[in-house]
Amino acid sequence: MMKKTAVKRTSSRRKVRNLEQSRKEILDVASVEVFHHGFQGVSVDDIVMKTSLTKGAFYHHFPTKLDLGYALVDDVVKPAIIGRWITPLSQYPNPLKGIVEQTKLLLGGMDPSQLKLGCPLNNLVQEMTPVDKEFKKRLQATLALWVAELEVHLKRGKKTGFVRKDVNTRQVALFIVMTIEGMAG
Amino acid sequence: MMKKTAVKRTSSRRKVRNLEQSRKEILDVASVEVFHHGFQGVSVDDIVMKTSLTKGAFYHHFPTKLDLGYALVDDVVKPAIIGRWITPLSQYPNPLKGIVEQTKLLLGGMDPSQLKLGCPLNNLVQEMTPVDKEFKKRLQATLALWVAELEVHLKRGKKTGFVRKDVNTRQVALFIVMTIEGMAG
DNA sequence: AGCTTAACATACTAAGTAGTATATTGTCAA
DNA sequence: TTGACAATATACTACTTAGTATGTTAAGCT
Repeated sequence: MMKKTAVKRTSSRRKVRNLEQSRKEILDVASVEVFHHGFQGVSVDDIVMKTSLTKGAFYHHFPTKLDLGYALVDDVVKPAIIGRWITPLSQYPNPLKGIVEQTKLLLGGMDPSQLKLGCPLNNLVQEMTPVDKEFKKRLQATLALWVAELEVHLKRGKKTGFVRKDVNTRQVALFIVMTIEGMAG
Repeated sequence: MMKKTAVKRTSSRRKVRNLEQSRKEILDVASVEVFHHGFQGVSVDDIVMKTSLTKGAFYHHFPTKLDLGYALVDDVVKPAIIGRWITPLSQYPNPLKGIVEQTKLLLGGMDPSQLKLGCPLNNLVQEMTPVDKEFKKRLQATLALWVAELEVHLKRGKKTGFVRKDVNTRQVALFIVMTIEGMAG
């Protein structure tokens, strides 16, 4: 067998191929750069240069720069929002307390680098909405998902008595998201 | 002699020169474009093309594109904020009512084109803060001015009894601005 | 009038930019 | 083992970009 026939490892990097991993690497680098300089402030060359890959790989994964942007929304921002603002709420019997605690945790003492994960959504919304309709659609969908999931927890709070029955959960959820987004600035 | 051999006036526009007016024209066009596509999404060529002037004029007024950005903050955004969110408050004996009314007016029924004047500040903050320190300074100064001026009116409200004595005017002013910025998205 | 200078205009450049064409190489099925 | 194709690399192109160099003209001063 001799699977790899002693292929000189030297110092040059070994070139293992892995579709998903490469895609993830691109997305990771891109998210950092974009959340740092904005979508239009970052070039494809910038991104690939900070990657272990090249332009060929990039365009193998994303047909266009805009498609990278879409992927950033769907595969990075959206999961980050859910993971940071929604999922943790399940651990609190009282969703209101959960929201407050989570807000303190994510916007409070943390260093600004961590803080930057609540408002990238807003950043992208503001920057890209006029530029591209598809972008707008996906960003608003993400925002809507956030509000909807928040509402789920608020309704749960109604059942368990932590939230008054007469509050409009939709309005409140919207207000909370709005305020969080406002605070991030 | 024979300077230009019948230099035809034709329909071509007469070239009156006016420093301030030219500067204003550039700023006006630039503000529309920038608030539409973002600062990095707009090129100097884009701007001058929508102007009756040319690149030479542009660089006569602004040594660099960033300087145009600074001027946008100082000479367009800042006056707009003051004019729309602060000055009108003087007409209300009760500043709280003034704030509510003004918010309704500016964020309520209006068409989105008018609405776009409250959040450009936020847009620019989000987009430019990581890009350029000077930009950040000026934008935050504008934001601080907004908060400070709001606080003035809140303090006035304390004296006239419309605002409870025990509220922290600074905190409240900050919260109001924050919320307004959040709503604009 | 004529000179000077500020207020522009025109033409250009060097450095980026997204995207393409094509070559190379790992990996896996047969 | 060997094709075959997917995954990646390299080199290039057409175009845009901020900025510059330099030419031209309106307007005030004398």
